[in-house]
Amino acid sequence: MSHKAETAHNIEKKLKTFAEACRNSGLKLTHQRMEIYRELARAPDHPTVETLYKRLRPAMPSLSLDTVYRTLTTFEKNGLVTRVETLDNQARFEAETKTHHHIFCKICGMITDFRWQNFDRKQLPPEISQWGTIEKKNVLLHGICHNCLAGDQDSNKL
Amino acid sequence: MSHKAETAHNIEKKLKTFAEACRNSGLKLTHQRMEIYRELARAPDHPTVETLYKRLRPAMPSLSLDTVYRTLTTFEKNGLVTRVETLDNQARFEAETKTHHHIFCKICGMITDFRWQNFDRKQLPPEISQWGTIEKKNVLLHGICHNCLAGDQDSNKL
DNA sequence: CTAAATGCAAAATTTTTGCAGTCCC
DNA sequence: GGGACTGCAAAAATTTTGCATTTAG
Repeated sequence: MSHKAETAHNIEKKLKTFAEACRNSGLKLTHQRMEIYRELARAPDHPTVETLYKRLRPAMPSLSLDTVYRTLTTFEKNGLVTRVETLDNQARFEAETKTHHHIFCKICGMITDFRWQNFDRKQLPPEISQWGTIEKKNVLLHGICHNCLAGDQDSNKL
Repeated sequence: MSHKAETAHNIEKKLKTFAEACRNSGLKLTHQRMEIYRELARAPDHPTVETLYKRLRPAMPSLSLDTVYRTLTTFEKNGLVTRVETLDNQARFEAETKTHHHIFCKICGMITDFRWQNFDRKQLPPEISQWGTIEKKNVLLHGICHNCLAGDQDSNKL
């Protein structure tokens, strides 16, 4: 259950991997890309483009919103970040690319990661093979997080 | 694996249930609502608001796009339709509300339903209880459908 | 140096809203 | 008849694009 912020150490490690992946893909390692990736890597939530932009702006006043859009799209195409399927139709991204699953709180809109290896190993129903080839299987849980159950009304969304 | 169109019989049955649910929820049974629901109920795909609108327009030239938006939102609030989490950020809806799962074709963008009762009965990992209460658990599969594997390039998206 | 990436401004898309008229119950 | 619903038009919000300039490799 990973909603604690990444350690600085972990982020630096991710940045290393990221830099290498950029080189391998022929992506130029610009200041903007590094910062956008770093910000996303350390974000414990699944920020929207707008949110990331707002977080980065203070340190990079000349950064433009469309660059964040373009950059994240590029990252996604190269498998560096994942676009999350949210239930409110704003695209959200995360740096994590290892297989994991999501819980969506229908009150505050928060999305939390979790692992479920017992599920990951599970065979799909046989009919699926008729559909085509499967590359990823993910679980999406919906519910109410304990904050909201406790009556917190202070969260961001809805 | 449900991608065949609904039988007329089934649709009429759904409409009955729908009409009753409207009465129970105090929703007025307008012509627009009936037609929007019927169109969605018989759609084998998971149409966008725009798509539904285009399908309905010929028979209802005075229908407006914002009514489709408002109506689907109302339906969703009352549990009559489900908003689907797609990987391209356009909200899509479906009339099916029984628990089921989705397969997303990353080439043509098609979303297919499937059932997996063996999964539905599966216990969640124990840590989840700390997160809060879970109301729904769904699987989202990603892959390439057999049409696209066969080399069809004629589909809509991407 | 050169192709790729960025910033800016403007456009395209998607979704929401205010209000006057219409229609279900 | 009265409140809920719809259509219209306009606004808000989100995402994309063209082009001149900057920058990484």
